Amino acid sequence: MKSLDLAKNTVVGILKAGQKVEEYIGNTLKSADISLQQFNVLRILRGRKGIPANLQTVQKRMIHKMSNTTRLVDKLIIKELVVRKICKENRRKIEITITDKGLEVLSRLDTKIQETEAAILQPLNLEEQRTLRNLINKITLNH
Amino acid sequence: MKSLDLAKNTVVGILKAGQKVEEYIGNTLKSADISLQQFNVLRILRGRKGIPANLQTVQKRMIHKMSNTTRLVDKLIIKELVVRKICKENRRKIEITITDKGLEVLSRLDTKIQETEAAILQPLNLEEQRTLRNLINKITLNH
DNA sequence: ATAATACATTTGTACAAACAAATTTTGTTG
DNA sequence: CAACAAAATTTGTTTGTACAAATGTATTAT
Repeated sequence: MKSLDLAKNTVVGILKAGQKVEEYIGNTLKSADISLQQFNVLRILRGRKGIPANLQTVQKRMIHKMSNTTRLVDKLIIKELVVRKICKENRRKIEITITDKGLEVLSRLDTKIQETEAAILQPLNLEEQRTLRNLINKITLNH
Repeated sequence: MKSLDLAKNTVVGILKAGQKVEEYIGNTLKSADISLQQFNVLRILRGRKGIPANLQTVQKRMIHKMSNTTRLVDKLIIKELVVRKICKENRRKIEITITDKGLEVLSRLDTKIQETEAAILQPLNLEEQRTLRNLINKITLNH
């Protein structure tokens, strides 16, 4: 009976921790008026260093897999943080690139986000953070 | 620079793990046609063993703190899984109690949920699960 | 008692997510 | 090459969430 509680408590703990992270990071992002998902898309695009990404690529790397990446990108376009072009080789595909303005927004957020991450993990020392990251990664391996 | 990546990877890992849990448990709950949040409210109410809970109490213990617990409870009432009464001592308060039908739905789900939890944590042995739970709890202490 | 304040919940509204069906372009097969 | 199937994205619709304002009830001070 104890081991069942362990699993339940662990899973509920993961949910709560996830909520805490969403809340903290979400609050930090409010100053830039972007959502957590939009922020993650921007970071994915920045990581590509100029190489455009199509919607599928973005969708696969997104934390929250949702079906309407289109509309999420729409929001970013309205804010002029990304641009969307039709791929010449395959006109079904869409190429998305982060703009200079998008890069600026990200770099302005970087420090704040680091501080938020530090605040979230503040109860853990580096050794514990490494352990946590490793255990979490085992769970999310094939996700 | 390495320690910054550690924090970032850990935080992103927590988000991904949270998403995975929501996805897995959410799928399991589809058979009962209830959402994860509704499920958690039902479990909170079951834990009170007949003693009614008012909205505030429920809200405080909810994993996803949202403002409209009212409408969430509405859904559960429509499904006849809980009942709502006005508190006699303080008519501002609402007393919510899980029904027999609600308890049945929960008990029918218990095994499935345990299996889902086991599936999520399957990459970890018991010792690792304990470590993970403890580290996660440190983060979510004052949440 | 009366007005003012705080408390507990509800409602309105605008915004975002989930899921399925539709659209557009490409690839394949007889 | 016509017809059909698959790929990539978009759109429609329904449902869920967030935030603020409103409602109804209790408490306090004057």
